[in-house]
Amino acid sequence: MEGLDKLRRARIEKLNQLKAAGVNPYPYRFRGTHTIEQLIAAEKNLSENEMLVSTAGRVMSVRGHGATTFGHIADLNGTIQFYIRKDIVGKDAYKLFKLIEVGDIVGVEGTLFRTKTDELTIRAQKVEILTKTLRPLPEKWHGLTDKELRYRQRYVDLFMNPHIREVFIKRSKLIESMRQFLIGNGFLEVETPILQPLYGGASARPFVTYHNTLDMKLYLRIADELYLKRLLVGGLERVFEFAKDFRNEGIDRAHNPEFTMMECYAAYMDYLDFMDMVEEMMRVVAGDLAAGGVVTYKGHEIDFGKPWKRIRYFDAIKERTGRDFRRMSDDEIFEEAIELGLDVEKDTPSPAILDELFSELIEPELIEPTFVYDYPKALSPLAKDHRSDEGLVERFEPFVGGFEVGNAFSELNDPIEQRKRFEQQAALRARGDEEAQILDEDFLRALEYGMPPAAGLGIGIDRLVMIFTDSPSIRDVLFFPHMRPEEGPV
RNA sequence: GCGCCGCUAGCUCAAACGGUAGAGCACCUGACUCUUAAUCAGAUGGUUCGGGGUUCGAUUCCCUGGCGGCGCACCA
Repeated sequence: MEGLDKLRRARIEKLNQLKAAGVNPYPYRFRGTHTIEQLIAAEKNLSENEMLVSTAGRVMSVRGHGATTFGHIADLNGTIQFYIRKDIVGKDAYKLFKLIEVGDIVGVEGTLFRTKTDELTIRAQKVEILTKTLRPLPEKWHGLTDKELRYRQRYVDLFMNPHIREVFIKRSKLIESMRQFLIGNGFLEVETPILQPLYGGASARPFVTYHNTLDMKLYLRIADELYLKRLLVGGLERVFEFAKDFRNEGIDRAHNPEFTMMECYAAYMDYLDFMDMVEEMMRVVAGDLAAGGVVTYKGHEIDFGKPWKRIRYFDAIKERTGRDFRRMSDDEIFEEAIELGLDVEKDTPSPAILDELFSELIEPELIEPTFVYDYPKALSPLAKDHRSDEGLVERFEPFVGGFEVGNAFSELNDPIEQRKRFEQQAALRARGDEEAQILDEDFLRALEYGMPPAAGLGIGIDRLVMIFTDSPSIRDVLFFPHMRPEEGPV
């Protein structure tokens, strides 16, 4: 840390020199006439020396030549060169300017001109320090590439690697686009509890916390499903929420302990209506984010303008394996799974075997937008029985780019059946399944007051952003992915 | 949680078989009034992730811990 300290001391020394000269290194505001992007666009209307312009940004490079200095400043959307001459700004100002260095945030005022290499440049008449920085920037040529540092110090990553900012801007736009679509379709944006006395709506292990005054355990939500459905009971016929959910599970390229899920529910609709809606929503969102609604992910062109492929769960398995698992006994399912090379135990319940088989063999191949529908009942305790096919539920999952990006069903609204499903989950839990869902008496009470027939949908926002930004890891689409604490001084 | 790989200056990276730890950029000093990875001359900068072991000697080999990446497992 000796080396870093030395670099910081040198910067603090310059800071003190600025102060000694009566300059506030952290002034309150700056009003530029243009952003850098606007300067570039406005250039054709400005002739040399004609108009005084000013703009602010971070100093990304400095090239001094005695009595002149060139450098670049960057703001959110652009980079522009500045040029400072001692004979223009004066001897004292030039000396003060020499205390400004790479990384500092400055305001530059001057006139636009083109250098002899034809680069648009601000010939500075005034340079004002707006923020003195105390740490050196990463090396200008390679920048910050170490993944650990990029994730831990995202603030540095963001200004050193402008293309990273694009990922997050796209993320924001995706959410905006989806929100507008939903609002345009009569959905009401709502907020429901993150701290829940009982967790539900998904099969996952929760984070547990504690309320001091109430002296009670609380859980961070794993889903907002059960609360949104309570709102349907309350007559809010179409609701949605962009929800941070929390699941106490492993971390990998596709999983972060906290993640964003958009859930929406619509009364009087069923899962088939929602398939159409998801198709339309993704067509609109993709149109807003990508030229022609076509996205390239891992080298695959994914066209959201085309109708999605639709295939029933057991048909998808049959298509891939040539075997009809629908008609097999539990023993046969186990034996076939072993034959297909799956790592399953003799006592693994057959729905879990199918689930495993599906995610191993089928899911990775679902690159083109695909709806898989009509799932086995055992995996879906909150979905309504299939209207005509015993043992199945009216559920579909959208797949894109080889992974599941959502989950939807015709919502189970029969309170007696729902209680039975919860009781089956309780039995699983008693046998040691920590992810089995918890019986929620208040939710059942709500259903007993009557929830209209409804469809519900959850969309994994992070994964969609990965697809739209061609990002290999969920960490690349989260500003601050979860990390173990670093040790020692930073 | 398990396996494999990595961790060297602020950043990006080197270091033959185990033999005084280096470069570029940044920083510091000096020169330089159209440069742009500015250039030129010089100087500074290290707990080689931590701890232990083997050895005359460890960045290097062994053990152990930390952090990260990738894969597996679990999930969305």
